[in-house]
Amino acid sequence: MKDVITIKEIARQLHVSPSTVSRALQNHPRISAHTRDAVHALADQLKYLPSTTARNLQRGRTGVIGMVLPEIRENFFSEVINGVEELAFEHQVTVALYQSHDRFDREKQILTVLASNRVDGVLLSVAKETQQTHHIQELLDRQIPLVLFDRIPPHIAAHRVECNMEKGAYEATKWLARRGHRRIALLNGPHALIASEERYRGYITALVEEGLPVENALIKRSDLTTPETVLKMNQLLSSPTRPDAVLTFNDYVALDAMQVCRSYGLVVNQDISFVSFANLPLNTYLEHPPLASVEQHPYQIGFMAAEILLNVINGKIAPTDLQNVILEPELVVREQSAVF
Amino acid sequence: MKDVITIKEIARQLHVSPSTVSRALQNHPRISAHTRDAVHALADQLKYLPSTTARNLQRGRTGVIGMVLPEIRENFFSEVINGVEELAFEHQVTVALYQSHDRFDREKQILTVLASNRVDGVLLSVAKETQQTHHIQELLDRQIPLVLFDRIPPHIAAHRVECNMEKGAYEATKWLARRGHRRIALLNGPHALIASEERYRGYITALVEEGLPVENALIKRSDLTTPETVLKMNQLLSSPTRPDAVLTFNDYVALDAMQVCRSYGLVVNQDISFVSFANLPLNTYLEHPPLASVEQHPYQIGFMAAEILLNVINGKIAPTDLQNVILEPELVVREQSAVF
DNA sequence: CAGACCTGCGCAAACGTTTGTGCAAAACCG
DNA sequence: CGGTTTTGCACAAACGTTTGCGCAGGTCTG
Repeated sequence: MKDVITIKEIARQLHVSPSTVSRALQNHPRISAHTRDAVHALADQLKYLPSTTARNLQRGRTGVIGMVLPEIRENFFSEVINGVEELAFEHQVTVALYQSHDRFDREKQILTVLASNRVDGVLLSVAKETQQTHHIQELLDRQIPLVLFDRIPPHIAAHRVECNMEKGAYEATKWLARRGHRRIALLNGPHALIASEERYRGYITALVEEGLPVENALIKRSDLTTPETVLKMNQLLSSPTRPDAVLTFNDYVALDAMQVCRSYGLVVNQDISFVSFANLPLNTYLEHPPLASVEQHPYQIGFMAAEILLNVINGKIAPTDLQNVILEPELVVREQSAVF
Repeated sequence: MKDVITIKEIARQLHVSPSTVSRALQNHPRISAHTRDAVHALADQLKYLPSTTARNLQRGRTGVIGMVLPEIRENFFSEVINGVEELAFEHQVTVALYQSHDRFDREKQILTVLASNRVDGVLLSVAKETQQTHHIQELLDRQIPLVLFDRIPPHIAAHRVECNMEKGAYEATKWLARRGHRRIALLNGPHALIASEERYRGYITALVEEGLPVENALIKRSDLTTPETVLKMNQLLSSPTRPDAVLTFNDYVALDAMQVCRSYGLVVNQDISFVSFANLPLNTYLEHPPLASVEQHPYQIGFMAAEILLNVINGKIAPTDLQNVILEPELVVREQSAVF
């Protein structure tokens, strides 16, 4: 029933050895034109396709790279995958997809599966929960090439691709200040995320440069859930010294915060301006999107991470020659209004 | 350098044969407790992980299923993947991800790669461009289990998982009519998509049932690009008999169309109501989201498609016993206003 | 015309597993 | 205690490739 045709079958029908067929298919010079053509003809006729599995087993490779990230449905990560898939397909490499759902145990389990699968390399963006990195070190101990991106844990000797969020926060804050805003709040993410610290530093630097005071009352942290964001935004608005602009950790936070503003009767981007870090593709559809967004180039991140990984796999980069790509974010200022 | 430890290595160190090690690891009854424990102990110590590649080669499987879809970044498809990945991970099966980018040639190429990779099965949602299905038939000829989902081409003898969009359109239209709308427009997708025809049928049926006239002037088709949508919406609004409600092909169309309404000074969902098919997770963040959305349960679609595929692979469903799951959509009516 | 070289192909090992078969030695049975 | 059963393991083949090596027969060279 299930008769996948193999090199052996072609060899049998042509009364030659499997090795001859293999070489003929690779146009090996030591195979006569006559045999070569016969093999190719029969292979075409039988619709022979080589088994990449067998080939890779022989080569000591799998032709698979593991892609581990928190949530596919987050647009940022979809775009990263997009970049990875593009390059991987070009290089005939399979992308095996895994989600940690931001859970540590799942992430750990995934890395074990990947090691067992003998993947040629791994692209990893760690879960929010991940504090300890023993499981990642174990992957490295197995000599599996690893590129970390976006959410990068400290103290791991792996290649990295990230976006300079400090600079993003700096430029966003500066832009707000230059537009005349004086009371710029920061609605940041949790301490545990390095990304929060980066934003914080950029924000502070910009304030200082612009000669604005740093007020702790204007700096809030949310765990990125809606209730927390609402709570913190309420605190900001109920203060006597209400902010006239807010820099938020990401678009979801911005949107939640904007809802709160509306409940105070404030007109977004008029009474209070918003600038955010881009996660969502459809800010263009909002009636009052953030005035500006820090674009993090997720596609580029994926593309470059894949590029480094493939180069390591192909021996073009020594595994010990650790790469650290830091992409520059871009402050995208929205049009005043969509034109139709 | 690269010394992945294998069964052979354990065998060598323990002075037993590889087959004994293999059986010991599987707790085969014919292996003595003493040997078994020794093998397990050494395997743990050396952090041995079995090579799934070798195991699968032996079994005539790959443990990989191919997932082919138009665009990962479309939220609908991300959610589908989400459902697939969940079940696949549970079953120790790798999900290999490929995007056609809605291009026929790419889709064709992907299917060839998948056949060459000897994947255990394929999940496919075809590209917009795909008119001819020869490449899909070829996959079936190779006895590779196939489950089609969402965008399903006709005349292919494969398993199917889809959402009953006719019913969705029917209920959406009915809901609008019951709310008192009398001039309900349909801003549909292109002819080529079966999904467009389904929506059309449901829309018509509902109109007839509600005793409303079918007016061709109220039925428009867009190729789903913004300019087309804007054009067609303009046509609807510039007509003397302007619609008081619009059923749109999807959320993107709805959002584009709403922008046009605003340029006419109309207040969305007050002067003109919108109901759409859900693609986007964040309608909750819009100030004027569609009043209702037809939820297509993408996660469920992915989950069920994967379930069927895995059952076919595991022989629990005969390949010829073609499954056709039709999920019921759900009309989700939004709260009047978000409460904070 | 003998030695060297080239041409064209087959043999067999290897990649890391699993598994059917074989074969001793030990344990059991009457 | 002889025969049967059980126990414990090794051997080897297989999955589908690739590739080093060997070996004929032919062709060239001096």
